[in-house]
Amino acid sequence: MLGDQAGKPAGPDAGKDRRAVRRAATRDEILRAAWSLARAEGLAALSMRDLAAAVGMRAPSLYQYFDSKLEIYDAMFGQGMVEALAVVEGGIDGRHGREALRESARALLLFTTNDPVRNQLLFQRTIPGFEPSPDSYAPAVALSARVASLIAELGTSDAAQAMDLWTAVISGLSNQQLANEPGGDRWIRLFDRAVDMYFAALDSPMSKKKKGS
Amino acid sequence: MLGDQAGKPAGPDAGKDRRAVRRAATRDEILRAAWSLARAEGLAALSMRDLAAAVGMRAPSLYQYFDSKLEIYDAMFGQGMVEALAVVEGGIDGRHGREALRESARALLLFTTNDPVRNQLLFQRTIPGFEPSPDSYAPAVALSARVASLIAELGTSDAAQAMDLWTAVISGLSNQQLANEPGGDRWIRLFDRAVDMYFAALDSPMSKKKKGS
DNA sequence: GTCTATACATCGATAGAC
DNA sequence: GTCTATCGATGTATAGAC
Repeated sequence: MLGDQAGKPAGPDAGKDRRAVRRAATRDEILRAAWSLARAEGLAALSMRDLAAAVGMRAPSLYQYFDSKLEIYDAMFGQGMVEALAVVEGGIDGRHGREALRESARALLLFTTNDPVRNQLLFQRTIPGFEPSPDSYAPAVALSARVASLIAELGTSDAAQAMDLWTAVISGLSNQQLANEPGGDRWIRLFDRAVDMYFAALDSPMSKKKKGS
Repeated sequence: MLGDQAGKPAGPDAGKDRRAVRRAATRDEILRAAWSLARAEGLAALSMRDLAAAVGMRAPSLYQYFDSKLEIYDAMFGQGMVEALAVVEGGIDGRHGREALRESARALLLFTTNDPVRNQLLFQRTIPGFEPSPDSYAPAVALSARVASLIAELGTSDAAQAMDLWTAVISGLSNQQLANEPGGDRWIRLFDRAVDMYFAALDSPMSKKKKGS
């Protein structure tokens, strides 16, 4: 089905390019099918044979595109994290200070709760042997750094602790939402309440900067 | 559930009792080995063959004591939840109001972060097909109800939301701790800060009861 | 180069002998 | 009650067809 293409009218590198493009397209098709299967059957239930069948191959052929099943998870992780980073940037969208923090978190929470399987892969450690590669983890680092920069803007006395507290609150909300009513929207009120709580804590004497910022 | 045994030396049921006792003891030995293996190799890496070897059996013999591997996870879950409930009660220990809430949560957090594998089984959903049985889940319900009763004592205007917020914060702290530095103790300061933040939010006008409580 | 057939080790689980 | 033997499924390695 996925035959190669011999028709290369031009230079000696034309075939190479075409081949690379085709390869990337097939990889993408595999990943798309992997997401679809994972959402339907569960992330851990993803099997190489089923995945291969979904793209019209047999299992061993997948190893032409990915070295192992874990590398498929890794590629999915990388894709998801790139999306998550974009979602956070979209939530910021020119805002500054506390509103930037609030809306970026709201966007991220909407993103994660919209797709439990994706959330499981990105933010829980549920696949037995899986650990993201440095390449795939890079957008996760960027995401964390972006949030940290928003926290730094606020001028709190202990930015590191403020960051820890923020991520704890947001991840706790995500847990809560996914455990109780995946897909529901009761969490939105809880979210605003939690963010208010957090900002109020920043204003408390214990964490205020010596001088007003 | 686990066979009863009264000390009656004579009658025709004496043999039955002895057998039940032996059976329960073997079950317990299997579970102890299961915890040990899970802590050493990972919860998902637990295999029936290895587990059987650890108690001097072959794999099929385990099915005399547990119907399936998932039932072993279920028994472990039940054990862990009973312990967790006891830990929370120990944290309360005659205290009342906010201090009872704070110390019970501190005890629970210490409990969970002390054993990542146990935390994974009890509070994350990481084993593919596993869902706790009603029997094993009962102590989890009791734990939740106990915390809810502590929240109710505080006299907040919206106890349900206060409960959601509390569990979100505590579970977020647990995430944070296990993701960043399992076994570390930096989280203790973060914990106290988070609890202060939560109590301050209860005192804010938005959530205060109409009259002082 | 791409894909397939085949094979292997390991998994949870079952059947039946002793 | 425990064993051996075995089943079907898994991830994956390799040899070879086209």
